Amino acid sequence: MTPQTRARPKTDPALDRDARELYEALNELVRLYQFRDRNIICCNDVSVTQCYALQALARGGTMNLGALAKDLFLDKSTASRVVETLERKGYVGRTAHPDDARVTEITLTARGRGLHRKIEATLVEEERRLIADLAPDVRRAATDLVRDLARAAAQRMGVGASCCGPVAEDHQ
Amino acid sequence: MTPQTRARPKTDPALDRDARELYEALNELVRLYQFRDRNIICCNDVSVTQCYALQALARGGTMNLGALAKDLFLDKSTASRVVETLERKGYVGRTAHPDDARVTEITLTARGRGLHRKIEATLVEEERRLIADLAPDVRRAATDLVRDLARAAAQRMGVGASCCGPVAEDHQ
DNA sequence: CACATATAGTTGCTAGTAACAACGAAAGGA
DNA sequence: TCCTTTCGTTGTTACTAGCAACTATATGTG
Repeated sequence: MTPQTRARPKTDPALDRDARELYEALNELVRLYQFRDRNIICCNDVSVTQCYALQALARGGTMNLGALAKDLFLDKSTASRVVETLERKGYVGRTAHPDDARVTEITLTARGRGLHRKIEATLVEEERRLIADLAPDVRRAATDLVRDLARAAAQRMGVGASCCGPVAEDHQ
Repeated sequence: MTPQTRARPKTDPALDRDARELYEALNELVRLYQFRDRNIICCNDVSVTQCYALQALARGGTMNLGALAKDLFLDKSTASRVVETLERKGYVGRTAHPDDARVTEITLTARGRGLHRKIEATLVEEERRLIADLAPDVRRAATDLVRDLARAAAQRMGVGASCCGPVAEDHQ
């Protein structure tokens, strides 16, 4: 609308190229980690989603189902069933909230805490092997960068609601 | 046991700390991207796994089921069903190999290619928005780093077979 | 207090993911 | 020809995931 005074125009070939390259690299990284995590985690009697739930509970302490579902980006029904499975396996406990009979407090059991610690130790050890050959300052920089990317992704996650807008049926 | 002559000892507090921090950052990044991808991809009539299959076929061209399964780190039975769904939806075609009647050649249809292009464009655009505020050299460095991490992960992926070794039942 | 509304969580349903095991069909070697 | 290997499918089990419907409890309003 107003005369273009911004230094960064809408079309920027270099940015487009960088975006594509970063996309490809991140896509591959995420894909590999998804598989690696599945392999490591699933040897321990829980699935990746179940492990995320353990992590959330280890991080946040006792929480109700809604909070857990939000933390995991899951529908409450899915979260409910994940908790159900974890309870059956003895890794979490469900207790009614004393003041509000609607809410269920979910807590890690000692067994659950132990399993979480064990899995996390394995994953950290894996990371340690990965970066053992890097110089300390490079390692530090890598961590900072990954953190920044995660933060940026988290910010953009808020916008755009839960799903895409108008689904155009125009592929072909 | 023997006198320590290695420059990098087994126990290295700084390395341990860096490993844990990188683990936490990567863990969060992967988790966020998993969810973001699910959101973006699933608006397009395919699941994340199905989209990975489209990507593999777009990258590798026509391939048989075994190759696709290996590429996706999936059991051939799972891969078979993923292809089955994609075929039903009209995104891939299955044809018998002319020389070897056992193998099925899997190919993207025009519709499948179009869908893949559309999804990829959305994801790249998302990445573009993410890095638009970064200085060009930082963007470049980020891409290089992510690539390195992915490469390192891919290397470590080979070792350790498909799953962990002896499953110790000793958590708490 | 009574009724309307909102919230928390569960359950029914459908579809897809994932692995293992068993299977059938085709190829290739002894 | 028979044996073995390879390729892909199918049966089975368990979990993931979301939507919609439902129950129970809480809270606000007349």
